[in-house]
Parts: sequence; structure tokens; C-alpha cells
Amino acid sequence: MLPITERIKTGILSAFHGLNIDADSNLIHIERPARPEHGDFSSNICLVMAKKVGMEPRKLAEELVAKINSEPFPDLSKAETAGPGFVNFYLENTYLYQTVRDALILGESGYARHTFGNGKKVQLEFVSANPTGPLHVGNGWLGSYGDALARLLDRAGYDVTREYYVNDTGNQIRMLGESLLARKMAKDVPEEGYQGAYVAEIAKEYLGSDDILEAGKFAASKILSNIKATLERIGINYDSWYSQASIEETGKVTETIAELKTKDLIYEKDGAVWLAATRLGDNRDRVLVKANGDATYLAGDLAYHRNKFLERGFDLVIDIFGADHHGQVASLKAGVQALGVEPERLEVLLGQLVSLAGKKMSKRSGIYVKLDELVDEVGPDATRILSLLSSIDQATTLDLDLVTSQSAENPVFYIQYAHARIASIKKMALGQNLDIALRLEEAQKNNSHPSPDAVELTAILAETNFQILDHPREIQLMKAISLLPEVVEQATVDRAPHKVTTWVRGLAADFHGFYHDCRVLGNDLSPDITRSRYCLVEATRIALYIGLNLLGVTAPERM
RNA sequence: GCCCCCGUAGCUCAGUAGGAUAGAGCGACUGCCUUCUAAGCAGCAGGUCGCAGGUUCGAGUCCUGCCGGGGGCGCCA
Repeated sequence: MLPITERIKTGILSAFHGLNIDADSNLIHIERPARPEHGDFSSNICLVMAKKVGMEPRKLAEELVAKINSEPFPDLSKAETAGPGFVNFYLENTYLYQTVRDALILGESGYARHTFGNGKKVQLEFVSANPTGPLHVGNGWLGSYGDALARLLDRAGYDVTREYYVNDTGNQIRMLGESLLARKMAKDVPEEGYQGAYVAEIAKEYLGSDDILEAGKFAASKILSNIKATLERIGINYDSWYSQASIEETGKVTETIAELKTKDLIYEKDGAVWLAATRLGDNRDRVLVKANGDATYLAGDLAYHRNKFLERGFDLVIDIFGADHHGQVASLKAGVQALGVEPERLEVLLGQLVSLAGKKMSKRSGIYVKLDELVDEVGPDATRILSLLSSIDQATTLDLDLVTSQSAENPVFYIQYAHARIASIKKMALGQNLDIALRLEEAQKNNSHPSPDAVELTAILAETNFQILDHPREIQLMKAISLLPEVVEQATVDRAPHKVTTWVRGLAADFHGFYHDCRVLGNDLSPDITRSRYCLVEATRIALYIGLNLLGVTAPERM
């Protein structure tokens, strides 16, 4: 059966059809009213259509409602007009029972999974911090964001590749090498060099020559492996680590510039080679080759993006940068377009910066909090959720002391606690050899996505009397579960994983309320109520697990 | 000067494609553990949605201007 919102849409469309009114289904927006007296769902379609049809919205709504009520679609209780011309829909709870069945049959892997990604190859590049020092919390913020977005895209049916662009060449590596050698020889680290103690630590292990580049590459690779370890601590695993040096060494930069030359977008001035970026929407032209013959960062970045699009064939590339890289977006887009790539295939998402008690975080100034420190203090799950609470358009001011002292109040525990409580019910039910628990467990084991053998599950659920679930807590919980597929879709297209966080907090709240008021196990309860509540609880667990997993947070069995 | 993001409760933030009486958490105060985990539940208090116009049947949401905060506009990366 179609999702309920689709059924409502279809119901509206066919009612309009019955009234001989031509309605565009794209205009029909189904929403969930904030107030229960406005029904389970509502639509403003008559307010939108009134002018076009030449009728008072209220009048139009009345005719539409009469039509809908005369031929109700499945699960509809009644439609009503309200306010200036809203159509409110009141549904039978049966649509919620279907949600519980869906969640149980489709399971963790299948529920709230979408196919609109159509297997498109999408690459997400994120963090990509220079391997010249440890990651700071700002990197962690965008790391959690990028990884959560990758998980969402994957669930939406995209073919996702996570990539880290390793900036292992250029001045900074020389500077790193100089800093390392200075430490090695117990001399002063150059003014512009890397002063951090970690360089001294690496220097102890360095047995190579006095060559600056060799020393720099050694240090960079050491630092990179630390970066990798830090990211793994918070559940971020890349599919690929792409070396900038490899692009230069294989001559891809010169190749890219040559290609741009054939498009007549290159000129020379003041001894440098320029890209006529202005002609492609940038606010100034950009240098690709400096007067001294070195390629600029942009030249390398264009070669890299040429590789992403034209050599590796990604359909969509999403670059996630900190807002401090805003200045390079227009030139990158211009360059990519110059290479013949449709502009909509490159999406650059900017995350506003994380600052520290009002101060800017930077490796150079030495004012920053290491991501590892934060993870040490509050743990991986709390670290991840902290950055996924709000939109990346929101700049964050981090107060480490406050975060640490309040770590027990981190919202992640509230959510995880709900999962742990469910696990506890489940464990007890299995311990008591509760029939429904045992049978569900067994049937789920044999029910694997994407080719579910749902026969047994369907049979179990058919024997379950869901009609008995009508407590307000139960209703609210089922509504929350039913929302997940839409939340996943919306969070994906909006590139907004924090919407999953908002939802999962709500689900946890609804579960805690249910848990408080509705017991699942106990001798004083009828087998019917235990059975149907157990199914509801299990559906909740599945939805919670999916939400937590999308955020990259663990779903503990006990706390 | 130009470009991007933000301004919602004391604090940190949600607020769907413009919808009906703006929501959470933390903090303050008050109740609730003989029963599946009290890391929980319930109640109470807290708001001219930065300001001023505009569009609309309807604006926290869209447009314009201003104020305030953050970031950017290199032959740095």
C-alpha cells in the first residue's frame, strides 16, 4: 500500500478530478498540523488553488471535502474544512498499525530506505585537513557532518564514496620538514614553522637525511596516520585518501591547464598564467601558474576535480569546506565549469566555523582544542551528536569546560537510554520465553534486506491485534515512527543531518513517555496487550537504531 | 566597497515548500521509584522571533533597507 501521505494526495487529486477541476499534484502539500484538533494531516491546497479556479477558498474546500467524504480512501475517517480553507484529514489508527508492520518487516536495513538516489555515483570530500598537525574540534564538526550526510545519501540510494584529500605537497610540507629538522638538531623552529610539541615527538623517530622534503613527508605521513586514528575513534572511515602530490607527480596539473588553454580561457599577464574566471561568474580572474613557475593551489584543485569528474566519473561531487574557504568556491566552480562539467554536479557546502570562547581556532595561533581531547572528555558518541544538533549554517562557540561538565546531560544519552530500555525489555521477554519475542527474533533472523523473506514476519503480525493500541502514548509513538521515512528524505535532500537528530530526540521522548505509562510485560496484562506492545517496542527499537546509525552513534544494549 | 552565514525563552538551539494559538534541552521551582533501567515521567515559569518597511487571505519563514555578530574577497594553502 502507498504511504499515507501519497494516499491523501491521490485522494485529493481524484476528488478534484470528480469536480472537473484540473489540479497539479506538485502543488499538493500534505502537512501534519501542530494541533490535534486540526486532524492528523492537513492540506492548504484550496487556499493555493482558489484564485486559479475563481472560487472562494472556503467554498472550494467544502466541495472538495464533500467529494472526498463521499468516496473515502483507505484509512480515512473523515475530511473537514477549517479556518480560511484548510482541508483537515482525520484518519483511522489503522494507518499507524501499518507503520509498525512496515518497520518490523523491513527492519533496520530496509525501513526508511529510499531509492531516489538511483545509484548515482556521489563523492563526498570532507575534513581534508592538512597533515601538519592534529585535528581540532572544528575538523570533527565537519567530519561528523560529512559522514552523517554520507550515511543519509547511502540510505537514499546513492553510491557513496567518502574521500579525504591529502595536502601532502607544497610549502607547508617544506615548512613541516624544516620544523622537524630543527627539532632533530635541537635548534629553534623557524618563525613560520610548526611549533607544536608533536613535531618534536616525530623528530625522535626520524632517521632519514637532512633533506627538507624527505623530512616533511615523513612528518606528514606520521601526522596523517594519527588523523586517521582520530577519525576512526568517532566512527569516520574513508573509502579513499587521495594524495595531492600524486596529482602533481603524474603531470595532471599541466594537463589540466593545457586543456583549459584549448577552451580559450587562459591568458598570460605579469609573467603568470591566468584563468579568465570572471567570464564564468567569479569576481576576479585567478592565477594558475605563478611567475616563478609553480602551480597555485587552485590549479591543483582543478586538476583534482577534473580527476573526480572526468577520470573517475562521479555524477555528483559534494565538497564540504569550512566557511573560511568561502573565497575559493567561485573560482573552483568557474574552473570546473570551464572543464566542461555541468555546474550542478559540483556542490560546495560550507560549514560555519567553530570558535573557542570567542577566539578563532587555528593551528598557527595555537588556540585550538584537539578533537582527541574532546573525545577523551565526553566520548565518541557525545562528540558526534554535539556537532549534529544544529545546522551547519549555525556557527558554534565551544566552551570545553561547559561541555565537559555537562557531558552527562548530553542529549545523546537520553536517546541511547531509550534504546537501552528497549533492549532490557527484550532481554527480559526472551528470558521469560515470551512467545512473541521468540518468534519475532527467529523471523527477523531469516529476514534479510534487500530480498526479504517476510512470510513468517507477516504471519506473526497478522495474528497480532494492533487495534488494542490506542493509548495516547502509543499513538504518539507510532506517529513518530511513521515520520522516519520522510525525515530521512528531507534530511538527505536538504543536506541536513541535524533533522535526524531532532527527530530521534523526539522519538526517544515519545518512547520514554510510553515506557512510563504503558507496561509491556507483567502478569496483570492481557497476552494481547503484551503482544501488540512488544511489537510496537520492537518497531521503536528499529527506528531508533536507524536514526542513531545515520548519525554515527552507537545504540547500546545497556547503560 | 562587494560576497556568504547567523540574530527565536536567562543559556544552547529546533521550527518542514509561507499556514491555524512559536517548540525542545540546559538552568530555576514543584511533584512521581513495591512492578520491564529515575541517564526517566509530569507540572510550573520564561517570547514585541534584532529593527523598519513591503509582498500575501496568512510572514519566525519570502523581498528591500538598516543594526549587531562570524567568515571571506592573495602569484598562501
